[in-house]
Amino acid sequence: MGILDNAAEVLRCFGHGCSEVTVTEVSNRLGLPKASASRLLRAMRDAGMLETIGATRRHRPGKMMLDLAAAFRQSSSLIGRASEVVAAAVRRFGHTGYVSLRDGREVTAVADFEGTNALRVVSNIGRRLDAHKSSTGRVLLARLPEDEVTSLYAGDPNLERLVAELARVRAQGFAFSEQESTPGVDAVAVAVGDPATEEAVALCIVYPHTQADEAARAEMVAALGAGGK
Amino acid sequence: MGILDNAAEVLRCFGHGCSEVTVTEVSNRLGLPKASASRLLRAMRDAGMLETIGATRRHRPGKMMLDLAAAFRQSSSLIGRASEVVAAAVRRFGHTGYVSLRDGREVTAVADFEGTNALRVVSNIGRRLDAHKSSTGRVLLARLPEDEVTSLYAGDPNLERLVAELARVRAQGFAFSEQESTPGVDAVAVAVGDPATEEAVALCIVYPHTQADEAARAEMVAALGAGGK
DNA sequence: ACTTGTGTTCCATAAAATGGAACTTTTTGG
DNA sequence: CCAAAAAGTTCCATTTTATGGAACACAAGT
Repeated sequence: MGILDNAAEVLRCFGHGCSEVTVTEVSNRLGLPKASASRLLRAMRDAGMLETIGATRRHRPGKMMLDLAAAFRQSSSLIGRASEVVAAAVRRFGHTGYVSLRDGREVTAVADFEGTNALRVVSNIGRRLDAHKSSTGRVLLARLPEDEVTSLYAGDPNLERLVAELARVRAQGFAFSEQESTPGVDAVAVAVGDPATEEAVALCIVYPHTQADEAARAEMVAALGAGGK
Repeated sequence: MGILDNAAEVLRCFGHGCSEVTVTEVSNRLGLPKASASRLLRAMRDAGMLETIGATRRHRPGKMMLDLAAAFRQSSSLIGRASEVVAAAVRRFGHTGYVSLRDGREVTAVADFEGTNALRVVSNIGRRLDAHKSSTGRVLLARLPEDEVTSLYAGDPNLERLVAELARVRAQGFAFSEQESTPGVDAVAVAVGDPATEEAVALCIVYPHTQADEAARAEMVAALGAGGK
């Protein structure tokens, strides 16, 4: 081990909905002695990676992380171009939209654009979803060769069904979901990739289940696809 | 020194518009031997703090940082409430809006809401501005007691002018700027704080210089102020 | 093939992180 | 309001890790 790995582990604690940590929590989650956890958090605080919340003993990521997320977005021109396309689609349809990225078996939104309709889905940037259980995830998984999907989901009992579903997504060029992650919410997603950097992002529109028929969905897919397949 | 401090320094490289780094850059900027820089970047890569861009030798922040930024936003209910107010104002006026945070002498946007007007300011999240040179920065500085401002800007030749300006901001309850950071762009900003956590955020609306008279500005200030002073 | 700029590996030394225990502070509950 | 428990910090000898110089690889341009 090294302090850097432990620091990274601490930061990873923030990955799944947990937005603050304490010494004891770190001690438990990383299996470190209290002493080490205490020193670790202090070192990270001194370095600016963490900050305490008000006068409490709870820690959250430092403000620095806001810049890092911004740098990440800037480092990829793909994200920028995708954001423009989604923003235009959001203005046109009034529904909320996202640009998302896959990381292993999960997807995260990197940019969000809240819709203008009275009934709209509230944006939820940073929420991690299972890739196989969301339209953005499936449309990104569908870009992988089949054997990579197989090894990524090795041992999963539903692998066959997933592979078949991905084939369908690949054939039709988009993915959609009906009330899958959130009740009453449907979504359509399209993926674009940059062969040079092997990056790929998903463009996605989210809308109330009751507010779009098949024709409207096709229009949204077309609007998202306008950025170049 | 310790590896953690150096890692934090590397991450800080991303703070001011730079969105990728190389071994040599790190070696130069931190004054480290090439060997150390090389090992440092590799350790950070292994830990997930950095990732290489495509097949190149350039590094950017790891995807993890997107989660950290999200955790930061979630950890503060103040940011959430401010976002709602700004989002509502953006829908009403059609201009772009921000929620910003001060960090020392700089301000950064933590959330942005792109406007719907044909002529609108494009949002620019993560861009750092000098606090004393922006409406969001001044409205946040105005919340500090005068002696803190004095020590924060100790030695600055324009300190007196700044203190006077902040007094004006404090008296009128909002700050504005005309074509200050960006030509042709005006902004109004209001600050809210949580006395319990000592946090404060700025709510801001950005609009084309030619598109708002004094009355319209007052309306926007009122809309932003609706979140509670 | 040769130079130049860039990144990696190797090594002994110097500096750090580590975990147990003692100690301090804060929170909880009676 | 006080006592007990929980949470966090500091101390210290030991072990592990980081460090920087130099030699070694690798790429691109001359």
